[in-house]
Parts: sequence; structure tokens; C-alpha cells
Amino acid sequence: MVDALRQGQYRITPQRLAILKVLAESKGHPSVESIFEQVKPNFPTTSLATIYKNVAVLKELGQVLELGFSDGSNRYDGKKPWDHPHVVCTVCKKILDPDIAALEDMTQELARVTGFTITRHRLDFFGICPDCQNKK
Amino acid sequence: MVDALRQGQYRITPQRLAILKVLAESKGHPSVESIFEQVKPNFPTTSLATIYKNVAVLKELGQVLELGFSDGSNRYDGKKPWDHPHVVCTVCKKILDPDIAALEDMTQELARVTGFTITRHRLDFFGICPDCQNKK
DNA sequence: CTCCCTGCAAACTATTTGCACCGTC
DNA sequence: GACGGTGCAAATAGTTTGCAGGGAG
Repeated sequence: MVDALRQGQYRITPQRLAILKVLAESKGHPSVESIFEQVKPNFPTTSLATIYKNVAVLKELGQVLELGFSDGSNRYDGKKPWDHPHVVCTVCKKILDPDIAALEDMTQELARVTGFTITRHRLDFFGICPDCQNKK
Repeated sequence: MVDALRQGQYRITPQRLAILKVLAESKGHPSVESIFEQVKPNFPTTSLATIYKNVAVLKELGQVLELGFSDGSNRYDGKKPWDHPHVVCTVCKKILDPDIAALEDMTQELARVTGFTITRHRLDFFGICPDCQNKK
């Protein structure tokens, strides 16, 4: 990930490393705000603008995947920066990355039915996770 | 659709009728701006705020489906106001509503693998439509 | 006649930009 | 030492809200 930056002619600054670290290590799908919160302890002067700028750079390099939701929230995925389905718990906001065999079938069926050449996709399923179902 | 408004204790104003008409008749998936443009000729004093307010009402009543995209654009669907997949042409911005048999399989596979109770989904595929492929 | 609705403008929020200083290379 | 990056504050864009007057019921 650091190599990707170097090869892109970008400088390695401490702030950048800190942002990378959050994206690479967090199990979940952090928001800009949440990255900000995690970087601030180490670099108290860091501003939100810096997070935005660097996330944009990483997005450009294909190192993170941006997930914009209709409620205005933006989440980022530094673990699997390519198109993949998401399952979102509408109660606790947890996001899972399931492996779905039927996806390939579906894409091919789509191409056949519509005549489109499919290049990207964005699949989100919403529901209630096992944990939240039990808490009822 | 008008009945839905009436039963929801909402008043039938000319502006509302005009907005309904655009949503019900347009083949595509109009944006707020595009609804605005189509309503303006009949009601030149109409403001964007009115469109937003009424679209929100219709969304609440389940009469339209809101499609927010990550590029900030919002489109609305008054023809099929329920969850269904979309195929978006990245060249001409056309949106299709394909019928996909594999969707049901996929949802069941998801529920089985993750333990989630799936309640809603949002599936968008991006690619190039036949028309735009030929224009190359 | 009562309210809800409209339309204007102002408020809001998330993101982006301009610019002076700083630190990497 | 040059120049890209940072951090602050101000600008921006899309959407929402407050309020006064108007029209539906």
C-alpha cells in the first residue's frame, strides 16, 4: 500500500501513514469521521480536509473502495478495494463482505438479457444481523 | 397514486398533480432537477423546495423509489416503487430495470451464509449499453 | 373558515478549495 | 532547496427549513 503511494509519485508523510494504517487494519468499513477520530490522537492538528484529500488519492490509486450510502454516510474499505457485495445491518450498522457464488451467474444473466457490457457493480443488501435478532 | 395521497390525508394541489404526472409517465428515472424542469412550464413559480417536499411525501407513502448515487445524483422511480435491480449505462446514463431470475437465489444464499434476515436491497450494475457500444 | 401547502430566502451539512507555512525527498 | 502536503478558514453544492401568504377542503 505504501509502495503504491511511492510508485504514484506521492510523498510518504506521517499523516498519510496514519490514515493508511487505519484503513488497512480496521476490520470494519470506516467513515471519514471515524478515520479522523482514530488519527487525531496521534496527530492532534490533523484536519478533516487532509483525510478527504488523502482518501481521494487512495481511491484514485485503487487502494480503497468508496461506499457512498443514500443517507449521506460514506464508508471506505481498505481490505478489499474492488467491487464486492455488502450486507448491512440496519440496526447496528455493521457491514459484512459475504462470498456469493450466485453473483457470477447473475452478472452473466444480466449481460445476456440486456446486451450490456457490465464493467462494475454495486450490491448492497440490508437486513438484521444474527446478533441484533437475538437482542430482540 | 392520487388515491394514495387522498388516503394519506394529503391535499391534492395542482403542483402535486404535475409532479405525480412526471413520475408516473416518464419512462426513465427522473432526477429532482429533471422533474423541476418538466413542471416549470406549467407552473413557472414552482420552486425546487416544493419538488423536494413532495417527493419526500411520495417516498413516505411508498409511491416512488429513491435512487441515490455516489456521484451525488438522485433519481426517482415512479413506475416500480419497490426494490429491484438497475443497470446503468456509464456513457449515456440510461437506466434499465431488468428481470433477473438469479436474484432470488442470491438473496437466499446470502441469508444462509450470513444468518441475516434480509429486508431490503440495492443492486446496481454499471456498464455500456448496446447503443453506446455500437457508436464506438 | 381552517389549515396545509407553496414559494422565497436563509440555514444546513458534508465536502472541496485557496493559500501560507512546513517537511519530505 | 524545491515542491508537494498540511492545516486552517472560507467557499461550494445539494438539500432542508422557517415563515408569511394563498388555496384546497
